[in-house]
Parts: sequence; structure tokens; C-alpha cells
Amino acid sequence: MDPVRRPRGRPRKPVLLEPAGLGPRRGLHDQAAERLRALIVAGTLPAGAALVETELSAALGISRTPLREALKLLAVEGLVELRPNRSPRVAELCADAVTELFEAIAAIERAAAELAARRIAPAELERLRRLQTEMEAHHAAGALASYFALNQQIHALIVASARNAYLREAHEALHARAEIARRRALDSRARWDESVAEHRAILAALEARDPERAGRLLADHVGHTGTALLAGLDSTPDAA
Amino acid sequence: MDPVRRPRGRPRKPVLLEPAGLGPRRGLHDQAAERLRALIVAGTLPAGAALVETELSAALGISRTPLREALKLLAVEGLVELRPNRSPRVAELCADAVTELFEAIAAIERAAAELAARRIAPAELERLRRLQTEMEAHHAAGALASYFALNQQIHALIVASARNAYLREAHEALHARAEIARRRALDSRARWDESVAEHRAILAALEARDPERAGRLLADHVGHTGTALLAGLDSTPDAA
DNA sequence: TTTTGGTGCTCTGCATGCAATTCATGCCAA
DNA sequence: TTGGCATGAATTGCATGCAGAGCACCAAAA
Repeated sequence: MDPVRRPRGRPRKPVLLEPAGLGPRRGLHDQAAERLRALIVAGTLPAGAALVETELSAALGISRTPLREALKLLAVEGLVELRPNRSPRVAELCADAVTELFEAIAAIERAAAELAARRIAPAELERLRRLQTEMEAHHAAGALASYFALNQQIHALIVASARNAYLREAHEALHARAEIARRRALDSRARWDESVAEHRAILAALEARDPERAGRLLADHVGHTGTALLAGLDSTPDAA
Repeated sequence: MDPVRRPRGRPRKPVLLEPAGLGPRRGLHDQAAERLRALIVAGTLPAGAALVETELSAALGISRTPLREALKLLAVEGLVELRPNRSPRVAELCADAVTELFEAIAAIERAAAELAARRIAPAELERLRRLQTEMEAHHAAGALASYFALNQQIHALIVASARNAYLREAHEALHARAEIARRRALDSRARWDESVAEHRAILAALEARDPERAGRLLADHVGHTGTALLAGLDSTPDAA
């Protein structure tokens, strides 16, 4: 009944999967993909966990066919790793991969910021300001989770303001994987102050509609986040 | 027996699908995805064509299950468009989308060039030089197809030299879609001279290990390619 | 004790069958 | 003639059954 299977037997923490209580949505495979994505990003399904079709399908209350389709989907997104005739596994992220990942995210967000500086609408700028204010409030209150959520919304909004569906798409795919790494990292409260300040500078650059500066600041910000996260990475996430 | 179904009846050109003669490969779904990708990029399956599962599976000599998985795969890659309870369609590319597409490719290739300028290995540089020479030869000989193939190899090699799997991944996904647009464009021989010269300049920047210049040149090059291609786009690709 | 060959089981991969939804055709009424 | 509607076929979506590949465990020999 436990869909999580670690490569070699180890103390398995119970994984809770609601039997399938979700509302009227699109196809089951889509729902399954969404759920699995959430479970993987949240770390409920830890990196390296084997995903056995029969067990997962039973846990999700669906049959193997839509589940397989969902797994293929997540494989393309890079969240799971399929090997022929073997159980798919939740993708691992070694330190090198995290470095590359944030490098790529920085590249995309830089381009997005440059475009956004030219194209962002006043309403979006206003929303960015509100989010920044809110984030600073959560920062001051020490609310880590809320801070992260706001932070993510800000980055997503900047990318959206670039008005480029392909950049946005690429960013989303990479962001999901970054979230995994983020969950595995220890609290990096040390970087809060820095991060908030950097966000303020980025917002200022966007308001000034300075593409070069906005792009550079955002890329640097993501780069810093990556290195900070890398430093705080739990070096022994699953394997002993 | 004809897997191509145009939205409204029109003279359908015959689509040739080999019954399944390929050698020992991975899963059928993978083979199917690869084949369909090739057919879509080549334009054999034109944009907007409805992909009926039973017909396609029969044409490919496989059953519907692996075909469905392949279609989901291509949907994530953005080559086909799935709508619930309707036949999947080959994704369309309107002019705006092409603009955005090349914008995104330019962004990624710029980042890749900047990284490549720092990381490219001497052997890769040597290979780039050879490809450039070869491409110039094909250019001089007026061999359009060979020129395009070489051009693509050069871009792929530059991205590979950046040593970032995520950028490479994003680039590949976008590149497939760009190929579709390229097939729909009229001959842009007018840009040959320009393009070859730009490639020479990019190579020089990489040899000089100048990230900023290499990135800017490559981004501009891609941008020019995009606008040229956009100008030569067949404005009535399928619909009357 | 270590290594090698065998054996059984589990799991994936694929094919097929059935139900639900959608689209098209034709009919009827205004 | 035109608009709306009902009916039918076609197609997707999902579940299940079966064959093949891989892995683990076990036994036997060096």
C-alpha cells in the first residue's frame, strides 16, 4: 500500500495519498500528473524513490494506463527518470545539476527581465510593488513559507510580463525542479536580507524600464540564490 | 488508411508511413514519438492536421496505447495540441508565435554562447571551425539542404559546449518547433551571405573567448534569422 | 567463504475491450 | 429557406489481460 519504495530497504515514512477525492477536472492522466508533480516537488515522494505502477495507480485510485501517461509526462519535464523495463524513479539532483539548473534559470530570467523592462504593463508593475511590499512584511515577520510563496510569485510575474510563451514554458519546467532542490536545502534565512534587497533593486530597474540593468540584477539574484542553496544543500538526502 | 486529416475537406496529398521496418530500438512509444516528431518537423503531417489514434496506430503498426503515450510526449514538447475528447492536432504556428519562438531561442543561445566562450574545449572549437568551413563550401555550391544541416549542427554544438544540460534541453525543444517554421518559409537565399558572415564572427568571438561579444552576436544572428524567416513565411500554409 | 548458475517472481510494455463524450447528418418546425 | 433538435456514428479515455524482461534469492561448486 506504500507507493514509496526506496532503492534499498530503509525506514520508510508513511506517505499519505488521498484516494481520489478531487473535483471535476480534466482527464485522469492530467490529474495524476498534477498530483504526482506536487508530491515530488513537496518531497513526499523523495528523490530516488521507485514508482511502481500498480501501487501508485492503486494509491491514486486510477488504473495503470493514465498513470503511465502521467509518468511519461513527468519524465519529459525531468521530474522522473524512466529506464526501460524498470520502475521509474524520482529524478535525483546532484550538486552539479543544481549548479547547472540555477545557471539555466538565471539565463532565462535575465532574458525575461530584459523583455519585461520593455513590455511590462503598469498594472503588472503595480502588482509587483504590492507583492514586494507583502514579501517584505512576511520577511519582517519571519514567515518563511509565505516569503517563499511570494518570492515565487514575483519571479513568475516577471517572466509572464516578458510576454513570451516559450520563455515562460521553459522557466516553469526549470522552476519545478528548482523547488525540489529548495526543499532539500536547509533554512537559508541568512540570505533573506540580501534577497529582499535584491528584489527591491530589480523592481526599481523594471520601473526605470532599464532592460540591461534589470536583466543583470535578476540573473545575479538567481545566481546568488543558487549558490546559497547549494551551500545549504543536505549532502546526504537519501542515500547513506 | 490516411492518417492525415485536415480540418475541412481539402485535396489531401498522400502521406507515406513505412509500416514499421525500423531496427531494434527502445519501447514502441519512444519509436513512435521519434517518428511522429520527424513527420511533423518535416511537414509530412502538416500543421493543424488531426491525428486520429486508430488510423495513426494502424499506420505505424502499433496499438493505441504506446501511440497515446507518444502523443502526450509530443504535446509536452509543444509539437501537438491535445484537447479533451477531441483528436489531437499538429500544433500551429502563427506569425506571433514565430516571433516569440525566435526571441526565446535567441535568449537561450545568447546565454549558451556566453558560457561556451568560457568553457568550450579546443576539440570543440576545432570541430566548429571544420563545420564552418564545410558550411561555407556548401554555401558556395548553393546546396541549400546541406547548408541548413550544417547550420543546425553548428548551433547545436555551441549550445552543447556551454555544458549545461538544462539550457540544452530547452534549446532542443524550441529548435524542433523552429524547424517547422523553417520548412514553411520560402527560400531565404538572400540571407545566406549575411548568415555565413555572422557565423564567422561568432566563431571568432568564441575563439577569442569573449562571452559578451559571442552572446550578443549569436543572439543577433538568431534574431535576424527569425525576422528573415518571418518575412518569407508562407502566409497561407494550409487554410485558404 | 566467495562465486556462479539456476529459478521463481515481480514489474513493465503492449494489445484489446468497453463506456462516455463529441461531432455530423438529417429531420422537423417556423 | 433557416434555425433548432434528435439520432447515429466515430473517437477518445480508461480498465484489464497477457507476454517478456529484469531482479532477487537460493543453491551448489570452487
